[in-house]
Amino acid sequence: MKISTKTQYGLKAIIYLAGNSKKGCFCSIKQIAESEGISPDYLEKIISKLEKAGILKAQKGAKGGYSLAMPAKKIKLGELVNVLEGENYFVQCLGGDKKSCSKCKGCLAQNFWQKFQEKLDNFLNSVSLEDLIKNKF
Amino acid sequence: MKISTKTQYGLKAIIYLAGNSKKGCFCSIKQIAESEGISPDYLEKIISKLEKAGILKAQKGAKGGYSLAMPAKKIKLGELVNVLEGENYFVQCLGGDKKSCSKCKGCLAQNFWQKFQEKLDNFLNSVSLEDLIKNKF
DNA sequence: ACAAAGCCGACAAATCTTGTCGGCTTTATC
DNA sequence: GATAAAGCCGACAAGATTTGTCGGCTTTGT
Repeated sequence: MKISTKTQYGLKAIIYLAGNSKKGCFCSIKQIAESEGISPDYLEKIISKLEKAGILKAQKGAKGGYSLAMPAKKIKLGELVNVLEGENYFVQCLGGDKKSCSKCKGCLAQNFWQKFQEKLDNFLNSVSLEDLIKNKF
Repeated sequence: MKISTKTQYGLKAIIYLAGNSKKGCFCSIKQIAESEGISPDYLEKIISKLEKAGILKAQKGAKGGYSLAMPAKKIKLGELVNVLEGENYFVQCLGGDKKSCSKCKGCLAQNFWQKFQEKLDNFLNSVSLEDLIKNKF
């Protein structure tokens, strides 16, 4: 139960983009990776996911790179976490994915984790990238 | 970023104990493991941690086993998670454990994860084992 | 044409979680 | 006191996941 570096890197990347890709300007992977001290090859995979999810916008070819796909105000951190950690990132029934665990349906423990996940989601979806940058959370 | 099975097993175990070890009676690892479908050897390690942390009480020898070390009302779920996932279970600076990351001090991302952790802790520490059993959370 | 940069899939290394095992100690009971 | 049930403990192994690397392809501005 830790924040994966994937998600931490992803957050650092969008913070960087929020600050550096103004006015239709794009930042390259290399640039972000160097600034944040991340392996460029790995960062590419992370950023690629964010682009497919519609959070970032890509510009191919020379002078290309990435920028936010929308104003920082509209990017909720919950989205970022969902994309990088997976939809049901926190709670997962012990019975496995395919076979729904009959024992767990309505069991006390599972109910609790479910509630826990909700609390998490609520918080993450209440904070936008802009809020984060302005330290308003 | 998932609840580890370790923690899930731990929770199931203390729920079981809350229901089955009344009146100075102890439940053996074997008993709990069978009831919850957990590997006894693995469960032992988990429960042992909880005992060392003072959440459970052990009775050695024949007819021995475990019981809650205090009333369910006094056991906060935050404790359980802290013990099984580790103190700083959520936020961990990218710079590594030993060398404190100077880059990260006061960085936006880190501040945010810190706040996130606080929210988590607040919730987990607001729910007791008793609350959980009575579905009051 | 060229070079910069994104795109993509395969693979490799490292780490962490999960689980197993064997042997020891403690204690209730006969 | 012998026995068996049960906790205690450390080492190790298997499996899963995360993290990272690489090579080659495509796209596009100059």
